Amino acid sequence: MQPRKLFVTTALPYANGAFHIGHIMEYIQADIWVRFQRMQGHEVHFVGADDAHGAPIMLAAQKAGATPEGFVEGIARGRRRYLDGFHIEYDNWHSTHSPENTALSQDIFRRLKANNLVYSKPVEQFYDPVKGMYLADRYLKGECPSCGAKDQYGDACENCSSVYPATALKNPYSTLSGAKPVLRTSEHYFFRLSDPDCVAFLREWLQLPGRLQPQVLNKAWEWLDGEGGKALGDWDISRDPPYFGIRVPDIAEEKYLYVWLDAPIGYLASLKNYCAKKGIDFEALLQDPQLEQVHFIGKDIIYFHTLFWPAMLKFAGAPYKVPEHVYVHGFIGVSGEKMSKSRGTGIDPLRYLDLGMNPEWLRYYIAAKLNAAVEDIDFNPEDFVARVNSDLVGKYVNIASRCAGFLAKRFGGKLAAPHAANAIIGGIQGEAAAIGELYDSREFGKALRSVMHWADQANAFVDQAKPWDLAKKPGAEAALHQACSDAIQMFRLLTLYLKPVMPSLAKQVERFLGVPPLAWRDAARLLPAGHAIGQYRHLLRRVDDKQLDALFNIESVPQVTAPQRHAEKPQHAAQAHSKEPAVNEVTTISIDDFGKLDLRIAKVAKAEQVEGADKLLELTLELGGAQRTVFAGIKSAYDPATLVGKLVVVVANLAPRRMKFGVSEGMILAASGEGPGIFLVSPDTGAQPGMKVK
RNA sequence: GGCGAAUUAGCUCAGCUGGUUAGAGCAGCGGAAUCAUAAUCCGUUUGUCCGGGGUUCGAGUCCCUGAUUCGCCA
Repeated sequence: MQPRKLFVTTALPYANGAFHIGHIMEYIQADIWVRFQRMQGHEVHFVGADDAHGAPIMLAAQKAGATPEGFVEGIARGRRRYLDGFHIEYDNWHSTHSPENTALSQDIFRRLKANNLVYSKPVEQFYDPVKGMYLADRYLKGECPSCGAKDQYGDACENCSSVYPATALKNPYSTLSGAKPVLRTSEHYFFRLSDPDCVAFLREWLQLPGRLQPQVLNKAWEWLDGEGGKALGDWDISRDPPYFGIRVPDIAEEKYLYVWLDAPIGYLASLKNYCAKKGIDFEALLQDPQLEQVHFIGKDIIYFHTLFWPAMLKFAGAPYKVPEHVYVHGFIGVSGEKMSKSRGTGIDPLRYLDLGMNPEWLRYYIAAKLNAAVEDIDFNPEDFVARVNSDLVGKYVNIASRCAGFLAKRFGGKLAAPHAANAIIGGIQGEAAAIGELYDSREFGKALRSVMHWADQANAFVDQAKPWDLAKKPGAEAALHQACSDAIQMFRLLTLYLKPVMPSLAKQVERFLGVPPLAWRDAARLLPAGHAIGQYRHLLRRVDDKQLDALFNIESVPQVTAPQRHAEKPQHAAQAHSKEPAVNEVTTISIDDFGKLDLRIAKVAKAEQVEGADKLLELTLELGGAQRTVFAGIKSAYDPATLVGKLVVVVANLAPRRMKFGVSEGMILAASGEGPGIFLVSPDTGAQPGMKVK
């Protein structure tokens, strides 16, 4: 096979917050792919970096009382723990706030300008006179020009979903200072994305078979082919001070490159920084016709990576090259909910590690759910436990565990010659190409299903051979030796196939088997007669339900600000609106919306203190035949003893929620206000448990 | 509002260009085994393939329509 030369990146995380599970998922996906390619003997340069520039970081730093430089350095220091913790093996981790990135970004800007793809024109924007800066849409709020709803952002109304320019907002105010913004005009630089050459190039670039996933291609095509108002517009690539970024070169005036221009260039900056450390010629590497440039990204940034980025690279010219592939993945949710740090859902990766949970459980689980399509995946706690315990411990590790003892005790750990006609060994070996193909095409779920199918076969083989019977039967020594040795051969092969996903476990197995690091071609070979294996030690623990409960006990998770990408549009959905609307501001819902609520009368059958909880009581509710366990945060206001026998109103169709102390199967209605006190809602006399409230 | 995607067993998901009685893993149920971290093996149940129309000899798969969910755009 022709060895490939790969330059692989993951999307640069915005340096205004810690990693969340979505980042980790992407890194795991890319890391598995990279490890697989390396096992194939290919040359891979795998880099990442922090995306350090932009107004949000400047403001976050101000808020933290730090300089932007100091702020992003602090964030960068925190990265290592996550990457090491989840065995994500970058060759280099760098920052867009670096000399390399400054040089590369300015160079690319100059080249685009020289190619007549950059021009400037005046832009009128809101300016915050108190804060002394221009305001992006996300920092502006006001009344919707069409429906009059208050506190709407500068681009679209969440109430009537109409869209408008920020300048159309009525009574606008700055969310930074509260001041009334004023209109000001300044000169901005634009990238001429609408240039016919540019569009023609993108058409050609996009349609190369295999470059992009079909879903991504369709999306990009839609943007590219838009007509009239949807036509591809030019791209505003400069910002006025104050801004944390890279200076627009060759002009006296202080202007900065828009963060989205220098962010992807950070891929190259990290590579360049890595090349310098390794003594590799950066430009020669980039210009090597064999080099494939591959970007792993999330679906939220397709636009930038399939339009701006290739166009920038193309028209900047050599040594820059256009990407061979942009591989897009979906989002990860938890128990069917979208991830939102601001609401406290989701999984905190650091907490996962701190609880002593095995990072390879997560790697395996995520890999088992990933495919090559742009689909969201869901972290389902029960599913997680079932998959890890059953697949990894029950099936895979068990193979070694049930045979190693016999080999050690009876044969000094030495293997018999592999049985040439063993159909299962041959079968597993025969999968090398197919499983390799699945890894290469990012169909990790399918690859692992195949591995587990063969783990099933291996267990069935052991079951048929019955080493425990052979061990008791005089004269069956050879058969016992053969069976256990063959099972170990199977185990070795399965380990090889799992190695991209579970590198640390594979390393332990390599030590146990006494073999050098497994590479893909080793699937063609077997351990020879007389090969000595080491002492077997437990390779993998089962998932402990208690850890999982603790992982989802969000009460004690410190609130972390939601890291955001500095996308063109603010991600409203992810932002918490902490203020409760006053009664007269509540937006209306339809009778159908109300009908979705299944409110029921319930009788408190049991009420107990929850050990270790400072707010919760555990209630056992009776709903006309059925019983429910509900954890209610009413400890401060009610003595459990007085609750028993009381009638309450319960939301009966609320999705069950896993808490530290158990699963809560609903919630009971209670009123509370600004002051202290919680007041349960209770029905008038005569109501019976199970009755519907409507 | 326009465009697009999704909706398959209790759970997580396969089902390619329409073709035998719709599959896998997990869970469940019944048995067996006891080498192994209660792990394993054998057998087995489960489905208005989102609803409603249509095309076809034949549709989970194509068309129309509705619902729900999710994107993108305006």
